Amino acid sequence: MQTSTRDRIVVAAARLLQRQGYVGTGIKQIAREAQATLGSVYHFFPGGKEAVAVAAIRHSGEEFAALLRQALDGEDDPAQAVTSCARRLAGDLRESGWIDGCPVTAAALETLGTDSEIQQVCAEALRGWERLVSDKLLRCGFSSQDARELATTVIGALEGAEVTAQVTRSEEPLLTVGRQLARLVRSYEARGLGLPAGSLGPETDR
Amino acid sequence: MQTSTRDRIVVAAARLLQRQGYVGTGIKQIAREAQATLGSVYHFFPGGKEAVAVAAIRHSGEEFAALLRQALDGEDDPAQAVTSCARRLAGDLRESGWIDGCPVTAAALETLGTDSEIQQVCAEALRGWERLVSDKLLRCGFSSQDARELATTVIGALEGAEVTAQVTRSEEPLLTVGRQLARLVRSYEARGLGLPAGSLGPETDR
DNA sequence: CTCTGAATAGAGCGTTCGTTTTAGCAAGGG
DNA sequence: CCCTTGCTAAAACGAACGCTCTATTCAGAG
Repeated sequence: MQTSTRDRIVVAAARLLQRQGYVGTGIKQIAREAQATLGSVYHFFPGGKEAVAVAAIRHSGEEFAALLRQALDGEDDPAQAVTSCARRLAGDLRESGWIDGCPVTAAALETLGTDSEIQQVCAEALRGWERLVSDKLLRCGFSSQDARELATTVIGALEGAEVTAQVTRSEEPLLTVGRQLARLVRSYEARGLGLPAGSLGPETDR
Repeated sequence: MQTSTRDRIVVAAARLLQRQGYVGTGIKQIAREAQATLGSVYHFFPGGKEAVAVAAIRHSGEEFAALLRQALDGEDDPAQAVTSCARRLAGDLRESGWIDGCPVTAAALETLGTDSEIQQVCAEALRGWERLVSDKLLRCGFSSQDARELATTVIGALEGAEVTAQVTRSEEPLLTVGRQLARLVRSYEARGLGLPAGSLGPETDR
């Protein structure tokens, strides 16, 4: 066996949660999809469905963080880095047939009223992503507060645009928001303080 | 009887869908909450659960549109109008104990894979809200394309910030995004063309 | 009055839910 | 050899699911 049963369960659960949400995904379905049996699932996750979901969301969160980090590091200019994130998200979303959206949103919204551990894991994932954006901006010379506020905005806007893109089955919302976010970032650079040399760049829009 | 049974069903379904999503809300629960019986529900909605959800989401969409319209019309400056929306959303969200979020997001995400009519209604609601913002910007002298792109961004960002605020149980994401969106809108006004007299206003930040 | 159709009320259908329980299997140390 | 340990397999539990069905109530038209 190439991958461990536990890992297969986590990966399958992550994909199913991303597509169908928490209540919409059954334990038996997860087991079937992971080519495992119900006994195995409860063996590795005595905490039941919620424990599986927590592990799966944590996994998805780290996976998305890696994607984000890659897109951010691929561009020197922070504004272009943000549009690059949006383009990447749009492309992946289209490829999946508009169904593989944000891996935490659906599960988070469903478990808000409860005192589940799930929302806590979702909050950690969100904060982690904001941290990635914030660090990138700090490295580009943004002030601590500007970086934090922009990071909240970037992650929030991408999150919302992703939902809009899924519902309308179009890349346009994500691409548009990516452009506008870049403009917002540049509005800080214009009056920026202590920016590294050359960071204002050639102002190419693509 | 003050309100009709049908209306009670729609209102109860709308609130439950907003809080628990589509799969998480049962027909019997809707009937109980609406002080109706299962027979009444199927009498008014022969289409079953999905038909109830469609009517409920449509209702929620119009309700939210009214809130949006009110917040937008309350301010002359479009930038301040946007922050006003964010503040209003943040306040309402806090008052509800962080559970009454966007009325369409949860239901939309859960039914994406299916060919349900629900996602279509959600798309209509989103487009309607964007239209409200876009019209406001047009009235303030923005170009057609700028208004459209900004409207997509504003609605998307508010959507995402609302989710973030719910998950982290804090008004801060919504308020921050509201501020940044205002800045983005002003970045157009600064180089704006053909703005109505006085629309640049006194530049107060609150 | 009778008749009709809208509206209400709820039992019960088959299915699936999350979970528990019991049994079976292969590997390894005594 | 036995016996523990880690893991798999499957049957079964009570509860809840969406939905169908029949029975009942009630208002207004003829």
